[in-house]
Amino acid sequence: MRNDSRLSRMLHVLIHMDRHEHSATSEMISKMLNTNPVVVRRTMAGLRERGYVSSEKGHGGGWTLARPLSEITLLDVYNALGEPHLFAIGPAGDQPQCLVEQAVNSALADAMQEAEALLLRRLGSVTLKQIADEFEAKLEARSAAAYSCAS
Amino acid sequence: MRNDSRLSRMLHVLIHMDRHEHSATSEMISKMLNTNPVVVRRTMAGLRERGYVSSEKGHGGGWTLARPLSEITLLDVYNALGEPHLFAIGPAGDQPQCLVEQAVNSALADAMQEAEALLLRRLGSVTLKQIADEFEAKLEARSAAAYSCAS
DNA sequence: GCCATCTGTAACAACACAAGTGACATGACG
DNA sequence: CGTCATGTCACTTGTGTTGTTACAGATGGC
Repeated sequence: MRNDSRLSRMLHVLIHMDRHEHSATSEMISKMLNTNPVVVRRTMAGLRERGYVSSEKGHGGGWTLARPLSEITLLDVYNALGEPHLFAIGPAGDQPQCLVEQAVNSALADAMQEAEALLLRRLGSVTLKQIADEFEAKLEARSAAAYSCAS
Repeated sequence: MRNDSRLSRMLHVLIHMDRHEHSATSEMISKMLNTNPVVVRRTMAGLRERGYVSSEKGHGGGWTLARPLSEITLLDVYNALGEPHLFAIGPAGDQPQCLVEQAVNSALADAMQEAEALLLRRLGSVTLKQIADEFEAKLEARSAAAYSCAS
């Protein structure tokens, strides 16, 4: 579990959902992601709350896209996940009153904030549709019956 | 232990070492960082291997700066620590053959690489001396404020 | 030589957090 | 009502930093 892969996984799922146009159960999605249905429901809860997907219980239920991919950016998904920590490094809070530590953390925070801003700006500028289109291009390039995951 | 604070801690220590000009034992440093001497030795081992600090055993031993702060950048310290993972998020490797996952991860990796490059460039452009100078400025500003308050 | 001091490491527990898993209540069809 | 699916809780697992204890090795003073 080296990295938090929720963002990547959700992007993956959303694009697949768009391709199927049918509702997908947590179980189908979990096989798509090679994981567990509970993990899927847990992770997608945030997307539901933001209105990017909707879920229905009972017979024939499951998950459906509630918006076109062109209206969802990577940043939207990231935010829907609760804005998880981007960085693995961070400031030390061992001696909050030490001016040296403050100066160090300030310099570090500056650099990290710049990088974070760049990353979030980048995520906000890419829609899921763009990635889906890129995928289509790849698919044709391979000119294959190459599989798209579990489908 | 939310974040990896080794970089921040090492910057903190190095600046203090420069101000003291004497060798500091792991115990002194550990109190500086509000931690344990073993943690200090473990973390500073990388800095020693790169020649930024040197350590001496036995009586009167301890750690000393082996280079002026002006010749050490934040990036140097980061590298000396073994280039720990910068990001907490990352791609999912659940279905390496899935073209959708590949497209998603590629888009994500692009954005992250840009942010990483920016951050490392930023770290490489700042020397420890600059932070130390900033600290000195803060120190003076504070004592000035203290005087004005007292008056 | 002997002893106090300090580094260098190994070994292991603590802790945080994503991820995996089982159990079960709830709601929606047919 | 029975089945299928979500919603959620509680618990375990895996991984990496951090904290801690224990001990071997080197150094300098007596």
